[in-house]
Amino acid sequence: MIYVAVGLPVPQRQAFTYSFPFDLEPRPGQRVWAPWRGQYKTGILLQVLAQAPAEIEAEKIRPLACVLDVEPLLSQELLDMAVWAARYYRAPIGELLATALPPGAETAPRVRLTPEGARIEPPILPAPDTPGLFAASSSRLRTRAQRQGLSLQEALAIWPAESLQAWVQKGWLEWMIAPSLPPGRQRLAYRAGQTPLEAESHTLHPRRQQVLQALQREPKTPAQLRTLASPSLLRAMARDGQIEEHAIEAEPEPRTAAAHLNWPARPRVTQLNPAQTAACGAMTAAVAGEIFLLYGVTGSGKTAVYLECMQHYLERGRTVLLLVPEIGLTPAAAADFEQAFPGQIAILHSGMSAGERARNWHRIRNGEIRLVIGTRSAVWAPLREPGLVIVDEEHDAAFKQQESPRYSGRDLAIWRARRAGAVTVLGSATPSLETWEHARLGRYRKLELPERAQQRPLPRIEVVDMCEEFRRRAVTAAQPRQRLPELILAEPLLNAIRARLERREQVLVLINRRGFAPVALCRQCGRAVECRDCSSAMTWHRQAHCLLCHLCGYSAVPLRQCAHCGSEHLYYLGVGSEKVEAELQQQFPAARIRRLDRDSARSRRQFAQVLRAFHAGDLDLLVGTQMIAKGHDLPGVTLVGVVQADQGLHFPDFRAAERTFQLLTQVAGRAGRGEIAGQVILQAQSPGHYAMQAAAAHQTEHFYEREAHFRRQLHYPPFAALAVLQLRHRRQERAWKMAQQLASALRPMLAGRPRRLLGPAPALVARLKREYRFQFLLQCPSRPALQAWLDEIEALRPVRELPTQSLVMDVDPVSLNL
DNA sequence: AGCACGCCGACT
DNA sequence: GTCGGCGTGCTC
Repeated sequence: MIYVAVGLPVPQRQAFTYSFPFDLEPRPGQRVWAPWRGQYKTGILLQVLAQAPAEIEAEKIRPLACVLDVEPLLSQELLDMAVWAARYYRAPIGELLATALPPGAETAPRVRLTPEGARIEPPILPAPDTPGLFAASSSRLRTRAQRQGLSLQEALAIWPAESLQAWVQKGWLEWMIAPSLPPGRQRLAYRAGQTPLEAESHTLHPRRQQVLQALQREPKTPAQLRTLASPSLLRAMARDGQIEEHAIEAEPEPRTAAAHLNWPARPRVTQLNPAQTAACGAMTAAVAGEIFLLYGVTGSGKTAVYLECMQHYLERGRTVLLLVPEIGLTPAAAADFEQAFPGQIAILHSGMSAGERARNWHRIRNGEIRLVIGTRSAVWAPLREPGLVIVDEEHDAAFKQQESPRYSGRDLAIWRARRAGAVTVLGSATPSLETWEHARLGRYRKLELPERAQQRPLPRIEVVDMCEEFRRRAVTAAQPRQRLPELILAEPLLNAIRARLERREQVLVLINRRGFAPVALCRQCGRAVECRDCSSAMTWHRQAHCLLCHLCGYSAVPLRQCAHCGSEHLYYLGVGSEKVEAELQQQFPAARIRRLDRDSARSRRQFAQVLRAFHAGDLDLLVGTQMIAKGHDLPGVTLVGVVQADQGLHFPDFRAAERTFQLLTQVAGRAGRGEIAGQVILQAQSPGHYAMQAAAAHQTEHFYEREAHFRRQLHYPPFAALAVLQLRHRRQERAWKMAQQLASALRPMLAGRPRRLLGPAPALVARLKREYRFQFLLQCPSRPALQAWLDEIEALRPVRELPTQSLVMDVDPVSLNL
């Protein structure tokens, strides 16, 4: 007997074993129909096993009901990546497979009797009076089997699984799931029958002959045939085998991203400067498996290098994958790629319908499309053996999925490229410290673009000390004790904005916090208005007239009185994007100002609309959160201001400085991309912090040296591998108890090994969505060492020691505050 | 995810 | 004395 390991769509880490009772060769990547607790599920055949695993009792193992694909749906490459990722990230294999599969691949299939199958003698369908068949449906069984098809369950009640399997192979039966086409996106159409006998066609009714004539070239829908034949005639002809039902796609051409976002392409830059040419030369002459860090300052023209390099690989018949953090945020770049490779490119983004995604998936798989651009899930695109894999803005935290399955799109891209013998390019102006360290050690080859395109200078950056500004105002205030108005925008920034607006130049103001005021504080009892379900302060959104929890989305009506002490002295404190917008509008009443954050730009389309208006010069000033900082090419912007530039530094996370440095450098990079030199003003309470100083002086390498020093001392990446284990429960004492139990199991594992364990401690957000969270931090000197430890932990058998249901594992966490 | 098994409050 | 709440654990 042959056994197979099957990945099933359940939130479980392991695969399941089934026997394979068919006279077929099992092929990994095929979909299978597996019995599951009295029902069935669609699974993916992962591996053929020589024998059943010893730890599973033989009587538990059941035979598969069916194999649903002749050709495997997933390639061995993607299967291996899913299996690897499931182990590495301790994620459910089914969830990873679901990411790799086209939408609709998991829905229950139906089987249809093909015209050929209907002609077989003796009939493969049992006579209607066969005992055991449901009497009501049996009379129309044949018609149903030919038209809507039978559910797999129904088919299995009629035929043994083996015959079903064999008949599908013979073409007498067919699965109705075209894996690329979820139902509802298909249109019924007819095509000419497979064997319209010449002799027979003469004796046909003239009307039927006309229909056949019309279908000679291509299938047509009943609507298209309406003038020729009624639907009932078409059904009769299908019954007689003269024509066949044939599903066609409802929307044949997926919309392009540019059409989706209504964004025009820029003229393509074909003249590369020497640094760009050198980078491109190295990348096109690379050895299989080589990894590059394309380290190019903001505005240095990385996109032009990508385009050139992509073209090279496409022309050599290879396929290309480009991962970006968020497509919606850079519609201009998406439009550029589409213009450069019209019709050869699939842009995968979350705003796409299931049908569009499924069609794209299939076009990629069958080789029609050889260039894919997408966010982290695009790393699963069914490209054949990519030759070039690019991860743009590789430092971006968006590449790590923050929910199960918690994989890193960037790291899987590197894995996949290595496996396929492809060249990897990691591009960034502010690489992650990990990538920087790999480059320093020579594991990645660093290619530099040290200058902006067209010799444009990097902007001048100045840091305004807000404490100094406060003191100055306090001294000049008429009465020293008088309560000063909130200091949001200081003189240097206000003056600079005024000057730029007068010269009709454009200004960008970053405030990385949405809402009007982030805290509602009671002056009498000192308590903040907290979310009902989380331990987090609620943000006042003035425009939406509500208090909003930014962690779970819970909203409440703003209070007049404190819920705890009844005092009427509720103060709304702190600065958010709405308040900065209001302040700017008050200071510059004539300016055309718009705000861009998750609240003002609800949809991709709205976002693109505002950005486009700004791009076109219909706006003077754009204020917004980090979504305005990333990657945009806005030639009109000469001034960038940042309110509370050091806000992220107070975050208790080992990446706080790195993040702040990256954000500031990125947003500064928006200034001075046109003909006029750029200027950047950072407002900060701690202007002396090295992240601030380094960003201001464009001293990237200095920052990395400094940061690396701390990381090494504190055993943080890239000098260690981390995992966070979090225990969650609705009842605080349950969560704490489980954490204690796990702690007592974890501590003995430290003995004599270079392992470190922090915790259990409450998570930064101790309660989220009604669940209390306690966490551990695991530190190991290397990734393999960490994996070995995680293996030991997962091997803890008595369930009390490892409460799998309440335990969340985050391997290579991007932040310690899950 | 679903679904069964198991200990504590309102009913015949 | 039972019926049923969801809290917990398992599924090849």
